[in-house]
Amino acid sequence: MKKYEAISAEIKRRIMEKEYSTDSPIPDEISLAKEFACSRMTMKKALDVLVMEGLLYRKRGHGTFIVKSAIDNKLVNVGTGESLGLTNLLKNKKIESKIVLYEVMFPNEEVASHLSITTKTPVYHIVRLRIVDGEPYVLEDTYMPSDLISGLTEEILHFSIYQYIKEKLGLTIAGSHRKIRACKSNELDQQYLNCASDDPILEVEQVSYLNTGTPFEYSFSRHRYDKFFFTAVSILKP
Amino acid sequence: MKKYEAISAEIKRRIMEKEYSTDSPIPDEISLAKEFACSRMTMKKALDVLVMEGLLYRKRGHGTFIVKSAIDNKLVNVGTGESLGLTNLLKNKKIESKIVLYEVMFPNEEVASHLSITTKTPVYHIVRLRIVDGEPYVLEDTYMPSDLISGLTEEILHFSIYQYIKEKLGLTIAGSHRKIRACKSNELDQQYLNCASDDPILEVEQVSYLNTGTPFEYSFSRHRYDKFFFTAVSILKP
DNA sequence: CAGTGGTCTAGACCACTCC
DNA sequence: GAGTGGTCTAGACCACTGG
Repeated sequence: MKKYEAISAEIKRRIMEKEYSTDSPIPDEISLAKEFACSRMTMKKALDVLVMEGLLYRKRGHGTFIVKSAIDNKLVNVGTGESLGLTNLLKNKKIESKIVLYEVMFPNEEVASHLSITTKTPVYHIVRLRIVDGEPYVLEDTYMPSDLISGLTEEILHFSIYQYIKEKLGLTIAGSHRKIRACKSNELDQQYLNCASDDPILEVEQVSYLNTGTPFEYSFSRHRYDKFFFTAVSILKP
Repeated sequence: MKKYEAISAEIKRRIMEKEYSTDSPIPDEISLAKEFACSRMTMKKALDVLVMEGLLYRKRGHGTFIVKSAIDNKLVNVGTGESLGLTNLLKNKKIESKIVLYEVMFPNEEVASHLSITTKTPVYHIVRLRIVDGEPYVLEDTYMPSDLISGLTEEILHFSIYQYIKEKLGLTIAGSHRKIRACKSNELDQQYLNCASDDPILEVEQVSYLNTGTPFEYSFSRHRYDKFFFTAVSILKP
């Protein structure tokens, strides 16, 4: 365990257990560094983690304060650090996948540009219905370069593509860029998500990339509006 | 200008102007530190900024790489660092506000808990329709403790509450926690946003807090589905 | 092995706030 | 002036990668 992570976890525990008052600042960085026997830079890095999570806020010249709304609403640890993929997000649920479409094709201009490839590079085109605890949840429309994500089988599609990429292909997923919007449901949504024609859809458009910077996935996840919301933490610069 | 910000901006410029190849790593941290006449820690901090924006990715033992999908799709600088408030987001547009409701009331349990106050603390309850370039855009339902955000007038509501908080009250807005979801439109939405009964709504539920950690706003922003999408960058830890 | 990024140190000075 | 966080330094050692 890295030192700053251990310290960060301990401070977080103290905040959650209300061992620090929310009306006055927590101890200053130098005192905390002394207590945890580390340098001030390391202490700062430990606190940075909690600032990023929206749990702490610093006031220059004053001190470091607890964000009251965070502790009350337990909203921490969402946003930029979370894992990708339903399989990771819902570890305790039973997830099934129904394969609606599975083909290899040449991408159109739009798909190609998001994947940083040409329209001559073949891609997998996969449409999967993800079913959580027996209920239809999200319809995923995914494009992946077939030379990059090689060896896909229906068996993998029934489980987790991300896990295959990480564990079998040995690739490292670095992050993603997303757009979240509301839209009307189309016939495909209604058919597979079992929703009414006036039920809205929460759509997440996403480009995911590997730790080489290469995009490996361009996808549209269409969620039932009653099964999903997206959370985010914004930290403004002073 | 802080040194690391200046360096960060210069590196970003080089990436955008394609002065670095996307197929090989950018120069290593030590070389860059030498070039910019700074310590390696400062160089690292400058690169951290771009990693956070999803523009760069580091591979330990290999080097630092450009995220291809970021440069292609110009998706940078969205996510956790953006300013709050429509007035900031759409600086070049003409924004009008129609006040639908403006009252002082005692909050219910839910509102009170999100604002970390009791149900005995009076709050402003404001419903505003925001109109951008003549088109209805978003219906905002906002609660703010009236003792904290004092002296609100209809004139301010017609312009920007956030600007008033920052410039007139001298308070500093630190950040916010958000939930984004799709929902069906209700009669109020249809009336003010001029949308059809089967038009979906993109709702952003938000708790914003000051740099003291005190929540000052609990709000629901109901956006026309064809006028708004939310963007986010996820950076996963290795 | 050399080269990369990741962590950590022990200090320094600066910017800001309050008294 | 005293106390806070913000930046920056010049190193050190570690973890991981490739040849």
